[in-house]
Amino acid sequence: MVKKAPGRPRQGESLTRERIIEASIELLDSSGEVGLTFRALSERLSTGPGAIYWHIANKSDLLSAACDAVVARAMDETVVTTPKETIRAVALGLFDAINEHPWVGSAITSSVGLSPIVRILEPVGEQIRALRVPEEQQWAAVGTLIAYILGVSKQNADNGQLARTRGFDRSDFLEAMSTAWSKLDPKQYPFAHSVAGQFREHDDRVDFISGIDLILKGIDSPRHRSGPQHKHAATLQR
Amino acid sequence: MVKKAPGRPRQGESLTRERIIEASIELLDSSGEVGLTFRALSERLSTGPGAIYWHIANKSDLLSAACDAVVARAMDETVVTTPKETIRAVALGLFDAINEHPWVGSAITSSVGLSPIVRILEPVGEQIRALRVPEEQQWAAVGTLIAYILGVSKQNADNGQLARTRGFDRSDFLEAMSTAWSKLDPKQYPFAHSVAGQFREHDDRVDFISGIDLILKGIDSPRHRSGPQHKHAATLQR
DNA sequence: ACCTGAACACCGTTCAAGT
DNA sequence: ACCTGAACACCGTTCAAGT
Repeated sequence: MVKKAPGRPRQGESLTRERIIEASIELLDSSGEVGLTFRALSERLSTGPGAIYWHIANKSDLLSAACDAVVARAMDETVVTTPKETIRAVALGLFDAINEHPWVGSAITSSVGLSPIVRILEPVGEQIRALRVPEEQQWAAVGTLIAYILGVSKQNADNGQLARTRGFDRSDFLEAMSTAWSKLDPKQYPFAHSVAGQFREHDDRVDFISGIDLILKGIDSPRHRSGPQHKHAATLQR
Repeated sequence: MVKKAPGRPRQGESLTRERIIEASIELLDSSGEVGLTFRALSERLSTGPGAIYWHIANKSDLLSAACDAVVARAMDETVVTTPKETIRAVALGLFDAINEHPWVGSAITSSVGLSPIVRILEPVGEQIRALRVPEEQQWAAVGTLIAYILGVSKQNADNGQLARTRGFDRSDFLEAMSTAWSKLDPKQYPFAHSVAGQFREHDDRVDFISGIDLILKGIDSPRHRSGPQHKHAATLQR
């Protein structure tokens, strides 16, 4: 009798790493980080909690894998055009992906493999090269961009999460925050008081892209290109 | 008999909100977010887990309060000089505080009260006014700065955490990451491969301040001051 | 008013036992 | 090789009972 190759029993019915990750993403999207439990997951996959451990090392491995899958998808979808437009597209793609899957924000840093970071590094770096940024300044440029993109996207997603937790949508949240600020004592909090109106009207996504443009402008500017300037040595010392 | 005013029994021996928060900060610093449990906390305070609930609503309240205390301290310590130097000082103060207390990074956004955000908003906003940024652009400037400061500081602290978790220090971490990148296939990951060397040498704190300077430069620049430009309408649509 | 600590309803993870 | 599900050592939170 010929022994069948192991694995692959009955076409996709079986428990695979991919199926587990897919189910985890659904669970994370619908009920957040607290919603991802091995019990809920195994119920959704009609199996026992122990079965999952055959395919996945532990919860943090699971979270990393789910995060990597989302980032990979977002990067695959970005359209490559001119260097600056492409960087904007990568940035917005991540911003939207993290906004849609807020749990990705916290998972992305602790992702064990280097995969999610490299997935972002590569397309951004390629465009920075295309912009003819001198070799020795390439990391500074890419590092600032990635830190900004991930940092601000996370911030934004957290705010959305916070709003949803309290049961209202983003504009209600802005409204509430803004009126809270305008009610602060103008003597003690003059700025918060005066900026409340602008805060109510602002759009995080537009602000995000303005920041990207600001950084891109800085990368282009001749003064920046002339190399590091060590201007603020005093400020920098701990 | 004169009834004593309630509270204050035996000089600071009693369980107070402050003592609980102080102990929480110590616990968070020494063993991270997972280290803060009501059991560990009550043991440290030689009381029962239930006692804490008399002073604190729940765990998220506790985390917010601890976070607010750290932010307040950092802001109190910043020295006010010229507008731009002051903004740099605020930024670095937060960067260092979050680096030293990495759990603050994740707690700061979900902080229920508006207190931690307003604590940062106010000094930054004051300096933006001092820089004579037109009223209608003040939020954009302050919003970008705060998003950058918190976002990048969190990123940085997460990286430090990650390194510590794996049992080595920051420079070992850079070393390991850098050699991992340089071992990647240059055909598939040309940029990661080529930038590995610069990554090894970079200093997050210096990069952080460069980013702040970049943004401050952008805020100053006349083109930015001339108002929003809606250049990338196509990119922005979802 | 404040504190105690057992009890409840959960977790992630392990592991002998099955197929 | 892969899956089962009970068991273990934890959690946050509650609440009757004490002082």
